[in-house]
Order: sequence, then structure tokens, then C-alpha cells
Amino acid sequence: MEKRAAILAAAKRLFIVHGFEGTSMDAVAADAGVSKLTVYSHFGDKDSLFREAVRARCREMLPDDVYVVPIDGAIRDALLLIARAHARLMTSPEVIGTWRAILSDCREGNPRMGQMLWEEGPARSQALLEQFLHAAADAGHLDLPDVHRAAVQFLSLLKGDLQTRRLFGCINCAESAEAEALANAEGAVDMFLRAYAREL
Amino acid sequence: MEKRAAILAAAKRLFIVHGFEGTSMDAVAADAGVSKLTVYSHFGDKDSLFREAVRARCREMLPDDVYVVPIDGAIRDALLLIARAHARLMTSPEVIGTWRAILSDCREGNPRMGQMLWEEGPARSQALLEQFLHAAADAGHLDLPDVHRAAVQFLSLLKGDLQTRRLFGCINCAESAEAEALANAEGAVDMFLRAYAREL
DNA sequence: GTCTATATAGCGATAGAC
DNA sequence: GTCTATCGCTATATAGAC
Repeated sequence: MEKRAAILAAAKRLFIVHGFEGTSMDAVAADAGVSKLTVYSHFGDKDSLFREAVRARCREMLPDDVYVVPIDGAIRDALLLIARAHARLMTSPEVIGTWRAILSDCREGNPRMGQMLWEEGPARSQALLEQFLHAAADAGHLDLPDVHRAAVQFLSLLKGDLQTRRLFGCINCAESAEAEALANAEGAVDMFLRAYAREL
Repeated sequence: MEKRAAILAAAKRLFIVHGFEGTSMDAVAADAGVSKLTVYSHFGDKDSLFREAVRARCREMLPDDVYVVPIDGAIRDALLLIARAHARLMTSPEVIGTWRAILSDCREGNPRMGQMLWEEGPARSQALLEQFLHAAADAGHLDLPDVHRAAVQFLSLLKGDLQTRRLFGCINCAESAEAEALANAEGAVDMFLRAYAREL
């Protein structure tokens, strides 16, 4: 059970850096320090290996407690806490690489992996945030006409153009980008509260 | 100069549907009705052909007049006009296909194509929308603390989770998706005005 | 300029020995 | 279970004839 872990680790690393087509089974085997046949004996074919690697990545990438925040204090502070954590997550090299790997495989009518990543990642973020917003609305902090829509909107504001520019390689994870992400997160919270705060 | 156009047209179509790796030079030649060597004689190699095809796509995809709207009437109507047009554009098969094709080429540190697409597409949308918002603010319709940020936020709200789910293949361009996109556009305008409208 | 035929190489998957 | 060696296929790019 030692080599299987090594293979999976190599696959997770390589697929995210070089994409599906750009990663050969030889490369995975070499990186894991095993033979290619060992790879095939553990994971039937390249497709299955890719699936396993992406699934593992998704599971370990999204910490649920990011969106579970006490709302006893000011609502702005709670939202800021979520915003900063989410901003850091969505622009991380792991997430960007995983998205690229998935999207490089999402041609025409081929939703095998894309749907999985959506459900394991962004959909869970949305659901957790929705719970938080529902609680905040019940507690009287927010006035939300549609909680689900508000959750989607908050996450969209957080993304801004940062994730897209990151995906396209216009910005890398330098310090300036970090600062921009934090500023953008604050701007998102500000606008969200201008629209939905019950008491300023 | 007839065959060159046919080759470029075939390349634009195939690369966007099947991606870079998924499109062979044989396929391009066959689709264009010419021999493979003719393709190579016109465009040095596959990389150059891909570059040319994507560049052409980017140029022809963004109609500037989408973001040039008179603001003599109600600001909400003007924003809705922009919102609906942008929503239709960003979820179109052409845009989604082009994004996928580009992203399949954006591995590791390779921003050659991604940066181009960003500048030819989203960056121009942002700039044009920023002009519109500036005019709307000057006319007293909106109260914008930061015009650039507001433009990014409006476009982010418009995207919502639609473009991402479309990219990942979770939804296709069916009629229900069209309805969802319009509803989302309206929700985006509503929230934007809740936050930034000077006079309700 | 354009075609058919081919060189060359890389990749996914497997056979057979240990 | 694991390895070395290999098959079969496909794709990029080119050589030589018309």
C-alpha cells in the first residue's frame, strides 16, 4: 500500500501542473519511482487514475470550516473572515492547477470530470455559505430577498476578475496579487453590505 | 488566398470544439478540403496555427456596442440591456469553447495565449463598462466609491456561477439555461442598484 | 503551390519472466 | 506484485513528384 500512495501523489502533482494530455503514464511512473505496469495494476487506465487524483485533490482542498463562522460579533467581521479565506483558496496554485487540468479535458459534450469538480468544490462552498447567510438573516443582520442568489452573488463578488486572470496566467501568486486579493475581498464585503445589510 | 481562409476557418472551428491536443493537423486539413502539407506551407506549425485561429476568434467575438447604451432613460433599463447582452455573450458556445481551448494551453508558466484572450475579451468589456458607469455616475444616477471596482463587480455578478458551470459542462445551452441566465442578469442588476443607486 | 507517401517519435496498454 | 521489453496506434512534420 506504499507504492499506491506514491503513485497517487505523483499523479496529483503532475496532472495539476501539466494537465491531462500533457502528463504521460511514463512520467507518473518515473515520478513515483515505480514501473509503468505497477501504475496500471493499481489503477486500471489513465482515465481512472486521473479521476482518482482529481477526487483526492478536491477532498483535501476545501476545508469546510472556512464557511462556518460564529455570527455573535459584527456581521462585517464574519463576512470578512470568510472572504479572506475564500480569496486565498480560490487563487491558490492547487485550485488553479486543478481547474486547468479539468478544463483541458472538458471538450464538447464530455462532463465526466467537470461535473464532479463542481460538486466537490464550488457547489459545497455555495451550500455552506448559504447556511451561514440563512443564519445571519434569521439573526436579523441581513435582509436577503433570495438566500441562494445572495450566496452566489457573494462568491461572485469575491472572485471578481482575480480567478479568471489567474487562470489565464495574467497574474501569478506574487505578493502584490495577495494584496490585491485582500483589497478585493474587502470591496466585496462592502458592496454586499451596502446592498443587503439590515442595519448599517 | 482562398485555401488559407478555408484552413483558418476549419482551425477556428475544430480547435474550439476539440481543444488543442484533441485537434490533429490531419483533421484540419480534411475539414478545409486541402492536403496537410498545404496547411504546413501556410502556417509553419501547429502552434502558430492555433495562435492565429484563437487570435482571430478573440477579435471577432466581442461586439463593442454591447456596452454603449444611452442613459437618457431609467438607469435600470440601461443596465438590464447591458446585462442581458453580456449574459448571452459569456455563455455562448463560441466563448466557452475559446476559453477552454486557451486554458488547455495555459499550463504552468505559459501565459502567451491567456494574456491575449484576457486583453482582447474581458479587459475590453471592463473598460467599456467602466466608461458607461463613469457617465452614469456623472449624470447622478449612481453613487460609486470606486468606478473600476464597480465595473468588475457588475461583471462578476453577471457571471454568477453560470459561466463556471458552463465551462465545467454542468449545464449546456438549453432553453432552461437561457431562462436562468436572464433571471440571473436581473438579479445582478437589482443587487447592483441596491448597493449603488443614488435614487431608488 | 499542391499532392501522396513516409520518417520519426511519443504514448497508452500489454506480454512474459521473476 | 513488480519489473523490462515491446506492440500498436496516432500525430507532427517532411521528402520528393507533379
